[in-house]
Amino acid sequence: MNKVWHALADETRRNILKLLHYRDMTASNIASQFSCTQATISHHLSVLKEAGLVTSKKSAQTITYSLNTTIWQEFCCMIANFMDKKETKND
Amino acid sequence: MNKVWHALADETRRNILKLLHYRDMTASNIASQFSCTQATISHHLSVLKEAGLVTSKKSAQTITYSLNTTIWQEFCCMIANFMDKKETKND
DNA sequence: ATAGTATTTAGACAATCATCTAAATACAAA
DNA sequence: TTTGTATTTAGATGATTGTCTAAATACTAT
Repeated sequence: MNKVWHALADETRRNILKLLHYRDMTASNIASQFSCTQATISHHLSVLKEAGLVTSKKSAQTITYSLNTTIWQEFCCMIANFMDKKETKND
Repeated sequence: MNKVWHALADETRRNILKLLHYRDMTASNIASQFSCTQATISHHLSVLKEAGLVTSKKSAQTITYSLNTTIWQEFCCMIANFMDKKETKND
């Protein structure tokens, strides 16, 4: 969960996740919603992917990103129980 | 909530919060649970305090830190609704 | 092949961060 | 006042981060 916490610490990355909650989007489509360069968004997407929060699927020229709802749910559960368990490697 | 997200991104700070959930603790008492210096813990405590996640109370020589359960609850609620609202300045 | 589109990677840079040691502050007790 | 304890602050350092530009990769279409 350390990578998830780190990925979520950045506001741009949190906003990317919110976009992906509504619908899957291509990298350039995501980038168009922000004021930074496509290279920067590409980097943010790789951080999110490393953390398992998004998945990607290549088709022809475009790469489509999706929210990994499973990991997000796991994070939410972990938060909900955060104070009520002994610390584990997952938190 | 930006400061809260940032404060929680660090594992040591998350572990401090877990300790404080069980009971209030003095700075040196907290520091004794970790392998870094007291100065480092003092810095982490100031970050947590800046984010509103802990409060402190001075009495004689010692400073006692407590978990601010209100802010923690707010964070939990925000997480629970994270995907279900338009983005706000609180997220 | 050549040109164009979509995306990532490489390399650089300034800013921020976690951590340390050493010094400063605040208070209590002798 | 001097000594000791609790804690923070100052200043430094190396690591990490977010961002950029420019180049590379991958694929399509002409």
